[in-house]
Formats: sequence, structure tokens, C-alpha cells
Amino acid sequence: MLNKSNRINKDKDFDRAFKTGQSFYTKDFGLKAVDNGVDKIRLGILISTKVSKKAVVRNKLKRQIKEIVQTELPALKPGKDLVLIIFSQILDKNFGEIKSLIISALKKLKLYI
RNA sequence: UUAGAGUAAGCGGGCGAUCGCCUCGAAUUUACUUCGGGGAGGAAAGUCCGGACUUCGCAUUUUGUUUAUUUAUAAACAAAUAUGAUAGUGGGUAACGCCCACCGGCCAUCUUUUACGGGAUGAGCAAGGGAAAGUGCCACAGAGACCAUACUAAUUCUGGAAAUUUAUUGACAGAAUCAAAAGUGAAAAGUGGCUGGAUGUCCUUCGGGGCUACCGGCUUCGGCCUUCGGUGACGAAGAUGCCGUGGUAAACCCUAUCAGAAGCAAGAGCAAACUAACUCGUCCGCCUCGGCGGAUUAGUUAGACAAAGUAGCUCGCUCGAGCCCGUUAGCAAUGGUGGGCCUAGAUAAAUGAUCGCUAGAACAGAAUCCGGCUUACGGCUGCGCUAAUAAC
RNA sequence: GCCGCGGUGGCGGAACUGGUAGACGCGCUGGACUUAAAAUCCAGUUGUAGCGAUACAGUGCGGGUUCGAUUCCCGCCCGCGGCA
Repeated sequence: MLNKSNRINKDKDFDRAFKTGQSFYTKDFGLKAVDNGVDKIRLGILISTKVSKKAVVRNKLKRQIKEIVQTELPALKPGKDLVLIIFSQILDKNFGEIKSLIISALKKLKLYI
């Protein structure tokens, strides 16, 4: 899991990522990336109740995605805020499929060193 | 032994490998290093009730009492009023619409009676105050849905205006007949049953028997009454003197009891505190008496500033109507008492991710904290019940 | 965390104080007009079974009150919206 300093926890940071960030969308999720002025990668995840009404399902998805980013963290460029927006299509995918999709999205935005 | 329905007393995966998160404590080289402890539920859910806690208010008008003084205001208390909720009785509780026990009702089984009915059992059901305070509603059908037998016609009788031929016609009014209360309807005005006389009618083996207008007698049920038992709901017995009142209050309503409002984004503290606009309060001045101008406090919105202008940081925040074991009062819910224990505290929100073995593993994720209710739930255990089979 | 509103044929939307559920519009089906179509007009249309008469089910779901429930009461499910 991610350390506290690797999370986005301010409404303003989310707004900035939405307004000025680079985008990459698939039918499973969307990814926003923006410079944050800090020497860290920070992650925020959005899952609405429209994805699933069960809190258990939403929490599990968040934990799995955090785990994926955690393992990729040493290979990424520091100083970026990442925001992931999850859509309901992702419920059909297993852990391995989600992992490869997110890694390819990170490569598209050229976030690797 | 197997299966089933039920109840809810207990449980709600385990082991291993790799990589991580939150929090508390200790150590050091003060590094987001190392070591050690702890880390979701029986429903954490729905938000349907009830409390604790916090802030605001003492709300509305009227009445009464007390206190204070500036003698018409302020404060406190009580009653009435409005709105909402609850509804057999007693108990439990911080409180409840919850829980326990009991009472009455319904249902099932057994039993008893000529019959209505009575008695027993149930780990069966159940929102169960008042319909002889009042109002409303009861479709269709029906005379009538609560002033019971309407309205119209016909016939008869009685009274009788008026007309004339003075004993006839009879407007009009009243009563009866028609008219059986069958039938209609969810419901029909006297509550169910037994029985005597009597009328009519049918059957008859001529002994009698069936049905029945009407007039009684006894009894059941319910109400008024008396006595006894029970804290009480109520029960039992007596007295036969009087009475028989449709349903619906999950229609208005009446009666009794209870309730101030908002919610941890409650609320408290800390740092910073510049400008503009608006709103409310207070003070000063002017006056056309209602506004204008100025100052100040609080709040809201927008902008500026390394950051924040607020969902910032700290507290509230987890020791509590707490859990476990024993003992004691009580039918029980539950209470008293002795000993032991400390058992999540996050905040874009930790309590895990991936893989392997096991057995295929449900419903589901704390957010101030508790007590209930309701709903979801694969499997295992406990308990009594029902059915089948086997043995004795 | 707190608080409202709604759910009726294929679709929108009625049904007033409980009394024959589905008015009205759109759509759909069949027919007329046309060489053919559109437009227009006529008829039908909740579902299932049936040639039909008719029967059964039916207002999100499950109970209850009542002679009788779309309507009243209780508990759930789903959808939409608001406040801090």
C-alpha cells in the first residue's frame, strides 16, 4: 500500500489535475497526470457508487490499484500527481488484466524514467 | 440414524511464501530507520425508533405563584393551548414504538354435552383503549344501511269542503289493505339454543309424527347490580330486577401518557488576520421620522499573499449504560455484589495485495458512542418439535 | 450525516373524499383510400389460456385493516432530488 505522502488529499489538487492535466482514457478507466512541484509521485482514485453500490467492491478495487502503483513506483518519474477515474466496465477484469492496462496507460503518458 | 420446518445460545475460515498500510510504545546514528504490541461486523447495512454528549433556545399566547428592582419589565416554576407519537395489565430499563411475565381473543389437537357450549394442552397466531360524547361514510342491490317499513297508484273505512235532485256524487285529510319480510346484500334492527301451549298444514299402520303464525317458560352470551380473589388487566360465584345498543376510529374525533430545536461537517482551541462588496446588531450626527452618513463587532462572498482563508492543524475520539468469570434476588426480562481485563481510532479515509495448499467458503467494510427494531447471509454446533426407518 | 419526492399496459400520463383500474395522447396491429407509399379516416390494443362465451393473474415487492385497497397502515426494493 501507498505511504501517506504518496496520496492526494486536497480538493484543490484534484481540481488542478482535472483542469490542466494530461489525459488518457479507456473504457475501463481514465488517467490524469500533472506536475505537482513536490519530489514525489502522488495518487488519487475516484470510484463512484455507480460503479458498484457495495462498499466492499469499491474498497477492494482501490486496494488493488494502489498495490499496482506501489510496485511500479521506483520506475516512475517523480514530481507528478496522478488521478485515476474508474468506470463500471472494470468489474469484469481480474487483477492481472487491470495491472497490464494501467502499466500501458502510464507508458502512453511517458511517465517512466 | 436420516430428512424437514423452527429457534437464535455459540462460531463466521486455517496454514505457508513474498511485498505493503494505520496506530501505540521503546531504542538509536533523529533516519518517515530497527524491534515489539494492537488493528472491522453479526449485521459495521437500512436510517425505522430511543438515549448519552454538544450548542442554541427557554419558543406561542393566556392564566396563576414566587423572587428582583428602575413598578412594568426580567428570571424561575406550574397549568392551559398547538403539533406529533404511543395504546390490554404489571414489571424491566438511561430511554423506547424494545424486552419479560401475565390477562383476554383467534387457531390447532384432545376431551365433554341432546344442542348452543364447556374444559385441557400448545417452544401456534396476533398494532389488543373508547362505536349506549358527537360527526362522517357504508358502492351495486334492496322498502329500509340506523328517526327502520319511504314515495306514488289502486281498494276499503272514517272525517268531510263544495254541488245539487237532501241522499247521492265526493275534492281533500287520516288510517288500514296491497304486504310475504320472502328476497336483496359483506352486513337487516331481538344474542345462540332447548322446551310448553296454541293455530294452520302435511304424512299416518289412527297409537301418533314433521313443519309452523302467535303466546309463554328455562337457559347461554353481553351490559347495569352484589360478594369474594388478584397490585392490576381480569376471573369466580350470586341475583334473575331491568335492558339487547349494526359495521367502520390503519375516517374525523374522544380519553390517558410522553415529547423544546438542531446535530461531531455538533462544538472548543491554535496560527495568520490585507483589500472590496453585502447583511445583522450597537453607538454618534443630521433630519422630511423614515432613511442617509460615519465608527465598531460578528458573519457571508470575491480577490491578493511561500502555504491555508477553510472539508487547515490540534482536541472532541474512545474507559464505556464496557467485556469475562463467580455469587446472589427474581418465574423471567433484569438488578445487586466480589474478582480480573483494557480490546480499532482512520480523515480522498489504514486494518491488506498476489500466489500455493486446504474444502467448493455466505452476507458484507467502522467514521461521536451506546440500546433496540428491520433486512441480507453458504456452512458448522446447541435446543425442543414433526415425519420416516431400524433396534429394544 | 440529515431530509424530501416518486414507482400504474410497449412509452408518456389520468383515476377527487376507499366502490367496474387503465381516461387521453404517442406507438403497434388490421381495414379503407392509392398503381404503390405518406398523410387522412374506421376498428382493435394489460397479460395468459380458449374458436368463443368466459376464467385466472395484474397498479415496484411482501403483509395487514375493511364487505371491498392504485388510494389507508407497517416492513422492504428501486429511482430521482435537496441541505450542511
